[in-house]
Amino acid sequence: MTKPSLPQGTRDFEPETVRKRNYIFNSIKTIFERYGFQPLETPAMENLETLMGKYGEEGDKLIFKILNNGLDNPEKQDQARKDFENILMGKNSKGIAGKALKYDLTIPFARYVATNHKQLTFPFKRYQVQPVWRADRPQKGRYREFYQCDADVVGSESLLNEKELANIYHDVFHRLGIRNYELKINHRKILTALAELCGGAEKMTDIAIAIDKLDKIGLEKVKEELSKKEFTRQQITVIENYLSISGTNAEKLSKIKSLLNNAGTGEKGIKELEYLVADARLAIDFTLARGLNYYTGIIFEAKAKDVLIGSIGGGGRYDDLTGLFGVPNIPGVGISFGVDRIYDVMEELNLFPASLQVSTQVLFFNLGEEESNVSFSIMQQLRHRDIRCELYHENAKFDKQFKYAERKKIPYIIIIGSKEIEEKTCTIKNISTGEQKTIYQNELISSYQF
RNA sequence: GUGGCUGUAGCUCAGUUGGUUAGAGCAUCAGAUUGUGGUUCUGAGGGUCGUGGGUUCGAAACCCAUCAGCCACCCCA
Repeated sequence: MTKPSLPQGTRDFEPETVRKRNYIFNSIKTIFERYGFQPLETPAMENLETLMGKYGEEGDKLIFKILNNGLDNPEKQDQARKDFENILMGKNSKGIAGKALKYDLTIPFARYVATNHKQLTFPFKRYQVQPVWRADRPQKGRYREFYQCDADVVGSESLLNEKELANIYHDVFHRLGIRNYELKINHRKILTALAELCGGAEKMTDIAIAIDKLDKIGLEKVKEELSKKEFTRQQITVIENYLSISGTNAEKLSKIKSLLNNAGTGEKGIKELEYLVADARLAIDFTLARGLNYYTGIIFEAKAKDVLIGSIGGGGRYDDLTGLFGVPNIPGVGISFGVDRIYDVMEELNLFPASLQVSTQVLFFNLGEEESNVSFSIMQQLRHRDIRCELYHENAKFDKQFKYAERKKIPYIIIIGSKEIEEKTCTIKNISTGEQKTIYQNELISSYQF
């Protein structure tokens, strides 16, 4: 019998970790609700064609496909063989796998909006906190199953939405105690305008991918990459000038204006940035690009500053997301929090409150059958007062019972032995200070505060 | 999908050019100690050396395959 193992890139979460993760989830959800977002959940799986082609060529490869049932049916063997041939040729075949695990929350949301848009009240603001799956090779901070926390507003072009989403970032990080972070902002239209200056709008993806790596590989390597993509020396110089723009938000804006020569495409982007950076906590970063190619307007990225970790959140505006599903003209903007990375940041900076790990507040010692019967009925009354209690499961040595309390970080123990039963009292001990006192059982039951 | 490193007790790790019965610390359990824990002392249990095959008189060590983890690339959260 070999030991069972977990599928690659998946994890079990021990109780302590679940509490910490829930603390993050609940904080984020609370803020989302505060801004009027409503919860939505979609199934773990979608029809394969709903997902295929939405994440680019690379993305398609990373979609987890689900094998159809009944492929071994002898009557359908010929068809199954043909379908499988298709797969070997690199084509999709619904006959073998018609469903897939969801890859992110945005496309299923778009599918939901496209199918329900007639019933929805716009602007529709929803948040969604669910696991997603990617058939990627696991690595530091990258898993095959992980949670995304998204909030999107669809059916509104107002920049007020961007302003609100930026404030959601601030509120969430504030609530979690993450003080030293940077909320970076850029605009896809500015990148488009840059691409137009350098060989055409269709070059935008190449430029975006290359400059996104700037802080990772440095300017020289970015230039190398660009020349591999057949940008001319002149074009690379323009991009270099673009990347070297520095200073305050206002300085950056004035420099970008002269660089882009007031070209029409970038103008809207600059205006929108100007509107948003009235909030000085936002930092314009023209090197911010973000991979997902459905973004068309403002893009965001949040980074923790005193921890060596990538982004802890990102998002942006997209025109016409549901157009992919035959419902045009529903624009939207959304943001996402990277829970696993936020977890790592908080762990490293020691930001989780210690109180998270107090589950049971009181442990009743077990001193024998008669004693434990008394303890049990008192314990039930405390439980009904919403105090979390346990009675040790058997009559064991004090040593053992103490150690159980310590390990479970239970702050108080209560001893009720024959002496206490006779006197109708109980002994309460604070495990960390060692203080103890004896009070009447009545008082404990009716009003004692731990 | 491509490349590199690693895998020994519950955990962290030793283990000599391949050589008797594979070790330590922490943890666990028992006792000193069944009405007061954290300290100390004594003792015990715990291993198919990731898995499968191969080389060898002999493999934890060498070779191949496989699985898993870590790291980098591609891409991304």
